Amino acid sequence: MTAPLASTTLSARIDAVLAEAFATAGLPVEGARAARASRPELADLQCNGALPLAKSQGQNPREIATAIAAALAGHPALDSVEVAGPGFINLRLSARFLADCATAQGSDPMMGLREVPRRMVIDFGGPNVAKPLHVGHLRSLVIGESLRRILAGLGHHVVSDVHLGDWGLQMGMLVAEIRRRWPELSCFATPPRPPASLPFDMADLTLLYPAAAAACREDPDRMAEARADTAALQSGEPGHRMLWSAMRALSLAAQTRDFATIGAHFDLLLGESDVQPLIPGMIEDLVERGIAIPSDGALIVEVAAETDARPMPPLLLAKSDGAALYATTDLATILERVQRFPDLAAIVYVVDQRQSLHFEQVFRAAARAGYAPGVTLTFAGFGTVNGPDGKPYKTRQGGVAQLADLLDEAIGKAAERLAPRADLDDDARARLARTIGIAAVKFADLSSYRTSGYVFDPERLVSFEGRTGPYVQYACVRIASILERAAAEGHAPGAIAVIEPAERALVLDAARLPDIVASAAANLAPNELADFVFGLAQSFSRFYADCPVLAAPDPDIRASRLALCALTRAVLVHGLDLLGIAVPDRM
RNA sequence: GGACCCGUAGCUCAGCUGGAUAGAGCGCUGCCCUCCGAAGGCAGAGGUCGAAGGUUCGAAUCCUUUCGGGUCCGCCA
Repeated sequence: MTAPLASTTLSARIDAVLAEAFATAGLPVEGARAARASRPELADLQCNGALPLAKSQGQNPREIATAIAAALAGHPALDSVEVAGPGFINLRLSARFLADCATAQGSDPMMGLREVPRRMVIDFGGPNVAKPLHVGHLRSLVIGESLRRILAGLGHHVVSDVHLGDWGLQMGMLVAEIRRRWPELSCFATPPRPPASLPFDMADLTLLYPAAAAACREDPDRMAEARADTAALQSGEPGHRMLWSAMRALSLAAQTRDFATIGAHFDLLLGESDVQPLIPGMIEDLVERGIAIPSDGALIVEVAAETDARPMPPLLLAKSDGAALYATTDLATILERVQRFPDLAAIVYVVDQRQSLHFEQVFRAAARAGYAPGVTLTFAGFGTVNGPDGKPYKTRQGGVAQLADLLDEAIGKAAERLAPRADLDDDARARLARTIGIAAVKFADLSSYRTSGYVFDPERLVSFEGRTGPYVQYACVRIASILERAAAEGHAPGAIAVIEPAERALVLDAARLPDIVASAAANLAPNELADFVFGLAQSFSRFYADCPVLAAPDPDIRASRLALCALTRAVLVHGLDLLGIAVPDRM
């Protein structure tokens, strides 16, 4: 969905060298790409491009590889070129070339990689009014925020929208429940007046919804009442609107606090309610054009295609009583976004995987209606957070686990660990605990692939050792500490020389950042980036153990290693930033 | 009934368009702080990649079948 604008990355430079060699050998250049060597003791990079050419060229793959290797021989970027196994071309990069790349990356971690800018809306978060954020929202918020940063970092004009669930039957249920409990509220009087204050707070409100939903499930009369209130709200009855507006503000305030804690940024705080004015006209348009058709009293849009391998049920646009449904709202939201952003090129939905069929229907309906010409609609579903039983996570009490509680637990655990530290005042300690605790939770969530669900394990989410956010933060902090000491002793970073194996590994690893970011963007998969930062932090830890920096054998090596430290830190900090994870000065 | 996703080490998970000896973390065993921060490093044990076929020079990866788990399927969102 994106195209590179410019790149002077290590891989791009080597690919160009390979392409030239392929051409010299009279071969098509499609396979002229280098990958990380699967056996680092044999090579830095390997090219497998000779193998698939065997058939079309009618030659033994080793012969093809040998021809390519001959064309590569003596290139200044390469120290050695060897053909191995069935036809792998093993490349050892020259120290000079590596130093060049590392130096370039020192001033720009992304090595100039940008993409042709496009306007994108990214839709994530999606909390419902009156429901607190729970652990299920973690994935949407954390993945969505990271994708927002990754896409923006590549130069795209990204707009994030939280898409509140603030419309529909749930709101009617709440109104009905509240009227039963507080009939004296001024919004129920005639004429209705906005309530000066509400008799409930957010904590009460979060209990009202499950109570109302349970009542409606058990009692058809209560359900009928909720439907009537929903209809009244949607038709604009003033008292209903007043109460609705107050509830919405109350829960949005609480949710905004959670967004701030977890570091999710929203450019727009729009919701389902904001597109309701567009719906009557949209339905009229769809009916007039014959796209929406009556079926059993309801209004549907057929979205099945003849080429479908699987059945595609129609999209239900309006119920038999005329009321709109969430598919209607989601379709109208596309219209709204296209109107708001004339240059819109893509909408990315970071939504629960279970809604994939629903969005497929909405996307097809939008295509049939021509509502989003030239706009790529992408469903980036994520898996559910499960309990040990493999089903969506519930607390021991049977309720959902609140996100704020999980974050508090992680922050508390970090604070505990920092408690003995005398060098921090209370305020600094609290801020640091927050930075570390949040990093632990976010990194753990970002580590698994977007679509796979994972088992919710608080122990793992708030762990600080091993493959965790704090481990990567720790690497950054140690580097900062070395650089500080060096500066105090009057030593500055200097020209990079790649000598030791650990130095080579570090430079090769760091240089992958732009490739990883591009891939993470293309696949909408922040876990690739999480994997990368952890691997680079590991490479640094090995370098740190093997190669003394301040106590290096001579001043040139010390200057080079200081530059490598600075480079590594810049790349790690940039990668973590794209994941939405901050780095403290000390920890 | 129909469709989609998943099944990889004791546990939790990676594994990018098929490529050499399938990885990480946790847990377990043993080393390493008079040496730049041990939230660390090194070494080790642990896998018929659910099963069976097929495509291919080559399969955890692609196709078919099968078993097991999860999810969704017009008047909730």
